[in-house]
Amino acid sequence: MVDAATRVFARRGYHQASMDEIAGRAHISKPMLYAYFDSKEGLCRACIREARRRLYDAINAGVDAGAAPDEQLWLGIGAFFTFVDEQSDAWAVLLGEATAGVGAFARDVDDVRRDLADGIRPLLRAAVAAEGGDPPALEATQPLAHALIGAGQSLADWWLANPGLSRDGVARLLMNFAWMGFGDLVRGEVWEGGTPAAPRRTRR
Amino acid sequence: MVDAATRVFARRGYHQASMDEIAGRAHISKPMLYAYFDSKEGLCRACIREARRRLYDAINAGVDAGAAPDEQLWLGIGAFFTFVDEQSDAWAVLLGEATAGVGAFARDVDDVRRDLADGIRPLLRAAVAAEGGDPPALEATQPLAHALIGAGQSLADWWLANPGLSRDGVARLLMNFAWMGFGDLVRGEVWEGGTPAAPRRTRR
DNA sequence: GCGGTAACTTACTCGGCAGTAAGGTACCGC
DNA sequence: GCGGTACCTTACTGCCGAGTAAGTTACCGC
Repeated sequence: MVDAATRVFARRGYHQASMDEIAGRAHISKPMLYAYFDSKEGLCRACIREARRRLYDAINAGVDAGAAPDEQLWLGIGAFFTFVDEQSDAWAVLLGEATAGVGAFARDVDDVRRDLADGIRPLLRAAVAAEGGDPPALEATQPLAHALIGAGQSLADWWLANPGLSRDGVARLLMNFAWMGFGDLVRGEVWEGGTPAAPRRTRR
Repeated sequence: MVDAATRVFARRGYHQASMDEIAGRAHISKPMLYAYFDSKEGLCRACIREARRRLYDAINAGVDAGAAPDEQLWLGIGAFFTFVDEQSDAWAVLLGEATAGVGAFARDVDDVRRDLADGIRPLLRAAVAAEGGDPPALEATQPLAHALIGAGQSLADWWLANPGLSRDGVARLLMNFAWMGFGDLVRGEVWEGGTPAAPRRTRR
Protein backbone atom coordinates (compact mmCIF):
# COMPACT_ATOMS: atom_id res chain seq x y z
CA MET A 1 0.00 0.00 0.00
CA VAL A 2 2.80 2.35 0.89
CA ASP A 3 4.60 0.49 -1.86
CA ALA A 4 2.05 1.56 -4.42
CA ALA A 5 2.18 5.14 -3.24
CA THR A 6 5.97 5.14 -3.30
CA ARG A 7 5.89 3.89 -6.83
CA VAL A 8 3.46 6.53 -8.04
CA PHE A 9 5.26 9.34 -6.23
CA ALA A 10 8.53 8.14 -7.67
CA ARG A 11 7.27 7.96 -11.23
CA ARG A 12 5.17 11.12 -11.28
CA GLY A 13 6.64 13.36 -8.60
CA TYR A 14 4.69 14.56 -5.61
CA HIS A 15 2.48 17.14 -7.29
CA GLN A 16 1.69 15.15 -10.40
CA ALA A 17 0.73 12.13 -8.36
CA SER A 18 -2.99 11.95 -7.79
CA MET A 19 -4.57 10.14 -4.90
CA ASP A 20 -6.89 8.45 -7.40
CA GLU A 21 -3.98 6.92 -9.25
CA ILE A 22 -2.39 5.73 -6.03
CA ALA A 23 -5.67 4.25 -4.88
CA GLY A 24 -6.07 2.54 -8.23
CA ARG A 25 -2.63 1.04 -8.18
CA ALA A 26 -3.10 -0.14 -4.62
CA HIS A 27 -6.41 -1.79 -5.60
CA ILE A 28 -8.19 0.15 -2.95
CA SER A 29 -10.49 3.13 -2.87
CA LYS A 30 -9.48 6.66 -2.09
CA PRO A 31 -11.28 7.04 1.25
CA MET A 32 -9.25 4.09 2.50
CA LEU A 33 -6.09 6.05 1.91
CA TYR A 34 -7.57 8.85 3.97
CA ALA A 35 -8.60 6.39 6.67
CA TYR A 36 -5.05 5.13 7.08
CA PHE A 37 -3.16 8.35 6.37
CA ASP A 38 -4.61 11.72 7.13
CA SER A 39 -3.77 13.42 3.90
CA LYS A 40 -1.66 13.26 0.79
CA GLU A 41 1.15 14.83 2.73
CA GLY A 42 0.81 12.25 5.49
CA LEU A 43 0.87 9.44 2.97
CA CYS A 44 3.97 10.78 1.33
CA ARG A 45 5.64 11.25 4.68
CA ALA A 46 4.93 7.63 5.48
CA CYS A 47 6.58 6.69 2.20
CA ILE A 48 9.61 8.75 3.10
CA ARG A 49 9.87 7.13 6.50
CA GLU A 50 9.67 3.67 5.04
CA ALA A 51 12.26 4.49 2.40
CA ARG A 52 14.52 5.93 5.04
CA ARG A 53 14.24 2.85 7.19
CA ARG A 54 15.21 0.70 4.24
CA LEU A 55 18.19 2.83 3.34
CA TYR A 56 19.47 2.78 6.91
CA ASP A 57 18.96 -0.96 7.11
CA ALA A 58 20.80 -1.47 3.86
CA ILE A 59 23.75 0.63 4.97
CA ASN A 60 23.93 -0.83 8.45
CA ALA A 61 23.80 -4.31 7.02
CA GLY A 62 26.49 -3.54 4.47
CA VAL A 63 29.03 -1.74 6.60
CA ASP A 64 31.46 -3.54 8.87
CA ALA A 65 31.97 -1.24 11.84
CA GLY A 66 35.33 -2.78 12.63
CA ALA A 67 36.94 -2.16 9.26
CA ALA A 68 39.37 0.59 8.37
CA PRO A 69 37.76 3.96 7.60
CA ASP A 70 38.28 3.84 3.87
CA GLU A 71 36.99 0.29 3.76
CA GLN A 72 33.94 1.36 5.72
CA LEU A 73 33.34 4.17 3.29
CA TRP A 74 33.70 1.76 0.42
CA LEU A 75 31.21 -0.65 1.95
CA GLY A 76 28.80 2.18 2.68
CA ILE A 77 29.00 3.46 -0.87
CA GLY A 78 28.46 -0.06 -2.15
CA ALA A 79 25.41 -0.51 0.03
CA PHE A 80 24.18 2.88 -1.07
CA PHE A 81 24.31 2.09 -4.76
CA THR A 82 22.79 -1.31 -4.17
CA PHE A 83 19.91 0.42 -2.51
CA VAL A 84 19.57 2.94 -5.31
CA ASP A 85 19.70 0.17 -7.87
CA GLU A 86 17.30 -2.26 -6.28
CA GLN A 87 14.86 0.16 -4.74
CA SER A 88 14.98 3.04 -7.12
CA ASP A 89 11.44 4.09 -6.25
CA ALA A 90 12.27 4.41 -2.59
CA TRP A 91 15.36 6.34 -3.57
CA ALA A 92 13.38 8.76 -5.74
CA VAL A 93 11.06 9.48 -2.84
CA LEU A 94 13.88 9.87 -0.36
CA LEU A 95 16.31 12.17 -2.08
CA GLY A 96 15.55 11.88 -5.75
CA GLU A 97 13.24 13.83 -7.98
CA ALA A 98 9.96 13.03 -6.26
CA THR A 99 10.01 15.08 -3.10
CA ALA A 100 12.65 17.65 -4.01
CA GLY A 101 11.48 21.20 -3.72
CA VAL A 102 8.14 20.57 -2.10
CA GLY A 103 8.70 22.58 1.03
CA ALA A 104 6.51 20.43 3.22
CA PHE A 105 9.21 17.77 3.02
CA ALA A 106 12.23 19.98 3.15
CA ARG A 107 12.71 19.19 6.81
CA ASP A 108 12.34 15.43 6.33
CA VAL A 109 14.82 15.42 3.50
CA ASP A 110 17.23 17.53 5.48
CA ASP A 111 16.97 15.10 8.35
CA VAL A 112 18.00 12.26 6.10
CA ARG A 113 20.95 14.24 4.82
CA ARG A 114 22.02 15.13 8.32
CA ASP A 115 21.74 11.55 9.50
CA LEU A 116 23.89 10.37 6.63
CA ALA A 117 26.35 13.12 7.35
CA ASP A 118 26.45 12.11 10.99
CA GLY A 119 27.19 8.59 9.88
CA ILE A 120 30.14 9.69 7.81
CA ARG A 121 31.66 12.07 10.29
CA PRO A 122 33.03 9.56 12.82
CA LEU A 123 34.56 7.71 9.89
CA LEU A 124 36.58 10.74 9.00
CA ARG A 125 37.53 11.40 12.58
CA ALA A 126 38.70 7.82 12.91
CA ALA A 127 40.69 8.16 9.73
CA VAL A 128 42.33 11.31 11.02
CA ALA A 129 43.25 9.58 14.24
CA ALA A 130 44.62 6.56 12.39
CA GLU A 131 46.76 8.66 10.08
CA GLY A 132 47.87 10.93 12.87
CA GLY A 133 46.90 14.08 11.03
CA ASP A 134 45.56 17.35 12.33
CA PRO A 135 43.76 18.58 9.26
CA PRO A 136 42.07 21.92 9.60
CA ALA A 137 39.73 21.25 6.70
CA LEU A 138 38.23 18.41 8.64
CA GLU A 139 36.94 20.65 11.33
CA ALA A 140 34.18 21.18 8.83
CA THR A 141 33.18 17.56 8.57
CA GLN A 142 29.53 18.36 8.28
CA PRO A 143 29.70 20.35 5.05
CA LEU A 144 32.21 17.87 3.69
CA ALA A 145 29.81 15.05 4.40
CA HIS A 146 27.12 17.04 2.66
CA ALA A 147 29.36 17.43 -0.34
CA LEU A 148 29.92 13.70 -0.44
CA ILE A 149 26.22 12.97 -0.14
CA GLY A 150 25.47 15.43 -2.89
CA ALA A 151 28.07 13.78 -5.08
CA GLY A 152 26.49 10.41 -4.37
CA GLN A 153 23.03 11.70 -5.03
CA SER A 154 23.96 13.35 -8.27
CA LEU A 155 25.92 10.34 -9.44
CA ALA A 156 23.02 8.07 -8.51
CA ASP A 157 20.60 10.17 -10.53
CA TRP A 158 23.04 10.23 -13.42
CA TRP A 159 23.43 6.50 -13.22
CA LEU A 160 19.69 5.86 -13.20
CA ALA A 161 19.36 8.07 -16.27
CA ASN A 162 22.41 6.56 -18.03
CA PRO A 163 22.69 2.93 -17.11
CA GLY A 164 25.39 0.90 -18.74
CA LEU A 165 27.99 1.25 -16.06
CA SER A 166 27.97 -1.61 -13.59
CA ARG A 167 26.96 -1.07 -10.01
CA ASP A 168 30.47 -1.83 -8.88
CA GLY A 169 31.83 0.55 -11.49
CA VAL A 170 29.81 3.52 -10.39
CA ALA A 171 30.50 2.79 -6.73
CA ARG A 172 34.22 2.66 -7.46
CA LEU A 173 33.92 5.94 -9.30
CA LEU A 174 32.43 7.69 -6.33
CA MET A 175 34.89 6.09 -3.97
CA ASN A 176 37.80 7.29 -6.04
CA PHE A 177 36.39 10.75 -6.32
CA ALA A 178 35.70 11.00 -2.61
CA TRP A 179 38.83 9.39 -1.30
CA MET A 180 41.46 10.21 -3.88
CA GLY A 181 40.21 13.46 -5.40
CA PHE A 182 40.98 14.72 -8.87
CA GLY A 183 44.49 15.66 -7.85
CA ASP A 184 45.45 12.04 -7.34
CA LEU A 185 43.28 10.68 -10.11
CA VAL A 186 44.87 12.77 -12.81
CA ARG A 187 48.19 11.52 -11.62
CA GLY A 188 46.99 7.98 -12.14
CA GLU A 189 46.62 7.12 -8.49
CA VAL A 190 43.56 5.03 -7.87
CA TRP A 191 41.95 3.58 -4.82
CA GLU A 192 42.12 -0.15 -5.17
CA GLY A 193 40.78 -1.53 -1.94
CA GLY A 194 37.64 -3.54 -1.80
CA THR A 195 37.42 -6.86 -3.54
CA PRO A 196 40.75 -8.53 -2.69
CA ALA A 197 42.37 -8.26 0.72
CA ALA A 198 42.73 -4.51 0.52
CA PRO A 199 45.96 -3.10 -0.81
CA ARG A 200 45.62 0.62 -0.28
CA ARG A 201 46.59 3.03 -2.99
CA THR A 202 48.59 2.17 -6.00
CA ARG A 203 50.29 4.03 -8.71
CA ARG A 204 50.13 2.33 -12.03
CA MET B 1 9.72 41.16 -14.86
CA VAL B 2 11.54 37.88 -15.22
CA ASP B 3 13.29 39.05 -12.07
CA ALA B 4 10.05 39.17 -10.14
CA ALA B 5 9.05 35.75 -11.41
CA THR B 6 12.45 34.32 -10.54
CA ARG B 7 12.10 35.65 -7.06
CA VAL B 8 8.66 34.20 -6.48
CA PHE B 9 9.60 30.83 -7.98
CA ALA B 10 12.70 30.77 -5.82
CA ARG B 11 10.87 31.59 -2.61
CA ARG B 12 7.78 29.47 -3.10
CA GLY B 13 8.82 26.72 -5.48
CA TYR B 14 7.24 26.21 -8.86
CA HIS B 15 3.92 24.75 -7.80
CA GLN B 16 3.28 27.04 -4.86
CA ALA B 17 4.02 30.10 -6.96
CA SER B 18 0.85 31.64 -8.31
CA MET B 19 0.72 33.78 -11.40
CA ASP B 20 -1.24 36.34 -9.41
CA GLU B 21 1.57 36.75 -6.94
CA ILE B 22 4.13 37.08 -9.69
CA ALA B 23 1.97 39.64 -11.45
CA GLY B 24 1.56 41.53 -8.21
CA ARG B 25 5.24 41.61 -7.47
CA ALA B 26 6.03 42.70 -11.01
CA HIS B 27 3.46 45.54 -10.71
CA ILE B 28 1.68 44.29 -13.75
CA SER B 29 -1.50 42.40 -14.41
CA LYS B 30 -1.78 38.72 -15.07
CA PRO B 31 -2.86 38.89 -18.73
CA MET B 32 0.34 40.78 -19.40
CA LEU B 33 2.33 37.81 -18.24
CA TYR B 34 0.37 35.69 -20.66
CA ALA B 35 0.95 38.21 -23.40
CA TYR B 36 4.72 37.98 -23.02
CA PHE B 37 5.04 34.35 -22.04
CA ASP B 38 2.63 31.74 -23.21
CA SER B 39 2.07 30.02 -19.93
CA LYS B 40 3.36 29.51 -16.45
CA GLU B 41 5.69 26.88 -17.78
CA GLY B 42 6.95 29.24 -20.44
CA LEU B 43 7.56 31.95 -17.91
CA CYS B 44 9.49 29.64 -15.69
CA ARG B 45 11.51 28.38 -18.60
CA ALA B 46 12.41 31.97 -19.41
CA CYS B 47 13.57 32.37 -15.83
CA ILE B 48 15.70 29.27 -16.13
CA ARG B 49 17.25 30.49 -19.34
CA GLU B 50 18.09 33.84 -17.83
CA ALA B 51 19.56 32.25 -14.73
CA ARG B 52 21.59 29.92 -16.89
CA ARG B 53 22.94 32.78 -18.92
CA ARG B 54 24.04 34.55 -15.76
CA LEU B 55 25.72 31.50 -14.35
CA TYR B 56 27.64 30.90 -17.56
CA ASP B 57 28.64 34.54 -17.73
CA ALA B 58 29.83 34.48 -14.14
CA ILE B 59 31.91 31.38 -14.68
CA ASN B 60 33.36 32.49 -17.99
CA ALA B 61 34.27 35.83 -16.49
CA GLY B 62 35.87 34.24 -13.45
CA VAL B 63 37.92 31.52 -15.07
CA ASP B 64 41.26 32.18 -16.72
CA ALA B 65 41.46 29.72 -19.58
CA GLY B 66 45.23 29.85 -19.57
CA ALA B 67 45.78 28.85 -15.96
CA ALA B 68 46.75 25.43 -14.69
CA PRO B 69 43.88 22.96 -14.40
CA ASP B 70 43.63 23.04 -10.65
CA GLU B 71 43.75 26.82 -10.68
CA GLN B 72 41.02 26.88 -13.27
CA LEU B 73 38.92 24.60 -11.16
CA TRP B 74 39.52 26.82 -8.17
CA LEU B 75 38.50 29.91 -10.09
CA GLY B 76 35.43 28.16 -11.43
CA ILE B 77 34.38 27.05 -7.97
CA GLY B 78 34.92 30.57 -6.69
CA ALA B 79 32.79 32.05 -9.45
CA PHE B 80 30.19 29.42 -8.78
CA PHE B 81 29.84 30.26 -5.11
CA THR B 82 29.87 33.95 -5.86
CA PHE B 83 26.96 33.36 -8.18
CA VAL B 84 25.11 31.28 -5.62
CA ASP B 85 25.73 33.90 -2.97
CA GLU B 86 24.83 36.99 -4.92
CA GLN B 87 22.05 35.60 -7.05
CA SER B 88 20.58 32.99 -4.80
CA ASP B 89 17.16 33.34 -6.44
CA ALA B 90 18.55 32.55 -9.85
CA TRP B 91 20.41 29.65 -8.31
CA ALA B 92 17.24 28.27 -6.70
CA VAL B 93 15.48 28.34 -10.05
CA LEU B 94 18.40 26.80 -11.89
CA LEU B 95 19.37 23.82 -9.79
CA GLY B 96 18.04 24.55 -6.34
CA GLU B 97 14.76 23.75 -4.72
CA ALA B 98 12.46 25.65 -7.06
CA THR B 99 12.36 23.56 -10.20
CA ALA B 100 13.56 20.23 -8.85
CA GLY B 101 11.23 17.37 -9.49
CA VAL B 102 8.81 19.14 -11.77
CA GLY B 103 9.20 16.94 -14.78
CA ALA B 104 8.50 19.65 -17.30
CA PHE B 105 11.90 21.09 -16.46
CA ALA B 106 13.81 17.88 -16.02
CA ARG B 107 15.32 18.27 -19.47
CA ASP B 108 16.31 21.91 -18.94
CA VAL B 109 17.97 21.11 -15.65
CA ASP B 110 19.75 18.15 -17.17
CA ASP B 111 21.02 20.37 -19.95
CA VAL B 112 22.58 22.71 -17.42
CA ARG B 113 24.23 19.82 -15.64
CA ARG B 114 25.57 18.45 -18.86
CA ASP B 115 26.91 21.81 -19.94
CA LEU B 116 28.72 22.24 -16.66
CA ALA B 117 30.06 18.73 -16.92
CA ASP B 118 31.27 19.46 -20.44
CA GLY B 119 33.06 22.49 -19.07
CA ILE B 120 34.88 20.48 -16.45
CA ARG B 121 35.85 17.59 -18.64
CA PRO B 122 38.56 19.28 -20.73
CA LEU B 123 40.03 20.55 -17.47
CA LEU B 124 40.54 17.03 -16.28
CA ARG B 125 41.90 15.91 -19.59
CA ALA B 126 44.36 18.79 -19.54
CA ALA B 127 45.36 17.90 -16.02
CA VAL B 128 45.95 14.31 -17.03
CA ALA B 129 48.08 15.43 -19.91
CA ALA B 130 50.04 17.85 -17.74
CA GLU B 131 50.76 15.25 -15.08
CA GLY B 132 51.53 12.59 -17.63
CA GLY B 133 49.11 10.08 -16.16
CA ASP B 134 46.98 7.49 -17.86
CA PRO B 135 44.29 7.12 -15.29
CA PRO B 136 41.59 4.61 -16.11
CA ALA B 137 39.11 6.28 -13.77
CA LEU B 138 39.22 9.37 -15.94
CA GLU B 139 37.82 7.61 -18.93
CA ALA B 140 34.61 8.25 -17.07
CA THR B 141 34.99 12.00 -16.91
CA GLN B 142 31.33 12.62 -17.43
CA PRO B 143 30.05 10.85 -14.33
CA LEU B 144 32.94 12.30 -12.36
CA ALA B 145 31.97 15.77 -13.45
CA HIS B 146 28.43 15.02 -12.42
CA ALA B 147 29.65 13.94 -9.03
CA LEU B 148 31.51 17.21 -8.65
CA ILE B 149 28.50 19.23 -9.70
CA GLY B 150 26.33 17.33 -7.27
CA ALA B 151 28.81 18.01 -4.52
CA GLY B 152 28.78 21.69 -5.40
CA GLN B 153 25.03 21.81 -5.56
CA SER B 154 24.56 20.06 -2.26
CA LEU B 155 27.20 22.18 -0.59
CA ALA B 156 25.63 25.33 -2.00
CA ASP B 157 22.22 24.37 -0.64
CA TRP B 158 23.78 23.51 2.70
CA TRP B 159 25.57 26.81 2.74
CA LEU B 160 22.44 28.81 1.97
CA ALA B 161 20.66 27.01 4.80
CA ASN B 162 23.59 27.34 7.22
CA PRO B 163 25.39 30.57 6.57
CA GLY B 164 28.24 31.50 8.82
CA LEU B 165 31.03 30.08 6.73
CA SER B 166 32.62 32.65 4.46
CA ARG B 167 32.29 32.40 0.70
CA ASP B 168 35.97 31.73 0.39
CA GLY B 169 35.74 29.13 3.12
CA VAL B 170 33.04 27.09 1.48
CA ALA B 171 34.73 27.35 -1.90
CA ARG B 172 37.98 26.11 -0.41
CA LEU B 173 36.09 23.26 1.19
CA LEU B 174 34.74 22.09 -2.12
CA MET B 175 38.07 22.55 -3.82
CA ASN B 176 39.80 20.45 -1.20
CA PHE B 177 37.17 17.78 -1.39
CA ALA B 178 37.26 17.66 -5.17
CA TRP B 179 40.98 17.91 -5.70
CA MET B 180 42.49 16.29 -2.64
CA GLY B 181 39.84 13.81 -1.55
CA PHE B 182 39.33 12.49 1.94
CA GLY B 183 42.37 10.28 1.69
CA ASP B 184 44.67 13.27 1.52
CA LEU B 185 42.64 15.45 3.82
CA VAL B 186 42.72 13.03 6.73
CA ARG B 187 46.45 12.93 6.31
CA GLY B 188 46.57 16.66 6.72
CA GLU B 189 47.30 17.46 3.11
CA VAL B 190 45.44 20.51 1.94
CA TRP B 191 45.15 22.30 -1.35
CA GLU B 192 46.59 25.73 -0.80
CA GLY B 193 46.62 27.38 -4.18
CA GLY B 194 44.53 30.41 -4.91
CA THR B 195 45.14 33.62 -3.07
CA PRO B 196 48.92 33.99 -3.09
CA ALA B 197 51.06 33.03 -6.06
CA ALA B 198 49.95 29.43 -5.99
CA PRO B 199 52.05 26.98 -4.03
CA ARG B 200 50.50 23.62 -4.84
CA ARG B 201 49.91 21.15 -2.09
CA THR B 202 51.40 21.34 1.32
CA ARG B 203 51.67 19.10 4.27
CA ARG B 204 51.42 20.89 7.55
C1' DG C 1 -33.22 -13.92 10.22
C1' DC C 2 -32.25 -9.57 12.45
C1' DG C 3 -30.10 -5.26 14.79
C1' DG C 4 -25.55 -3.69 14.79
C1' DT C 5 -21.08 -2.65 13.26
C1' DA C 6 -16.80 -2.80 10.66
C1' DA C 7 -14.79 -2.31 6.10
C1' DC C 8 -15.17 -0.39 1.86
C1' DT C 9 -17.17 2.04 -2.39
C1' DT C 10 -19.46 5.22 -5.38
C1' DA C 11 -20.34 9.69 -6.27
C1' DC C 12 -20.18 13.83 -4.89
C1' DT C 13 -18.43 19.03 -3.02
C1' DC C 14 -15.56 22.73 -3.04
C1' DG C 15 -11.46 25.67 -3.45
C1' DG C 16 -7.54 27.23 -5.80
C1' DC C 17 -5.52 28.70 -9.72
C1' DA C 18 -4.19 28.70 -14.78
C1' DG C 19 -5.90 30.81 -18.42
C1' DT C 20 -9.40 34.39 -20.91
C1' DA C 21 -13.15 37.60 -22.47
C1' DA C 22 -14.61 41.96 -22.49
C1' DG C 23 -14.16 46.45 -21.35
C1' DG C 24 -11.51 50.88 -20.28
C1' DT C 25 -7.79 54.65 -21.19
C1' DA C 26 -4.32 57.24 -23.49
C1' DC C 27 -2.58 58.77 -27.58
C1' DC C 28 -2.16 59.17 -32.62
C1' DG C 29 -3.29 61.08 -37.36
C1' DC C 30 -6.45 64.03 -39.49
C1' DG D 1 -12.97 66.18 -31.42
C1' DC D 2 -13.17 61.69 -33.60
C1' DG D 3 -12.30 56.90 -35.51
C1' DG D 4 -8.79 53.80 -34.58
C1' DT D 5 -5.39 51.23 -32.30
C1' DA D 6 -2.04 49.68 -28.91
C1' DC D 7 -1.85 48.54 -24.29
C1' DC D 8 -3.52 47.26 -19.95
C1' DT D 9 -7.11 46.07 -16.28
C1' DT D 10 -10.97 44.06 -13.86
C1' DA D 11 -13.59 40.34 -13.44
C1' DC D 12 -14.74 36.29 -14.92
C1' DT D 13 -14.68 30.70 -16.50
C1' DG D 14 -13.44 26.05 -16.21
C1' DC D 15 -10.92 22.30 -14.65
C1' DC D 16 -8.47 19.38 -11.80
C1' DG D 17 -7.90 17.02 -7.76
C1' DA D 18 -7.90 16.82 -2.51
C1' DG D 19 -10.97 15.63 0.69
C1' DT D 20 -15.94 13.76 2.25
C1' DA D 21 -20.95 12.24 2.82
C1' DA D 22 -23.85 8.80 2.25
C1' DG D 23 -24.82 4.34 0.90
C1' DT D 24 -23.53 -0.86 0.35
C1' DT D 25 -21.90 -5.31 1.53
C1' DA D 26 -20.25 -8.88 4.69
C1' DC D 27 -20.28 -10.71 8.91
C1' DC D 28 -21.16 -11.36 13.89
C1' DG D 29 -23.80 -12.39 18.16
C1' DC D 30 -28.16 -13.90 19.53
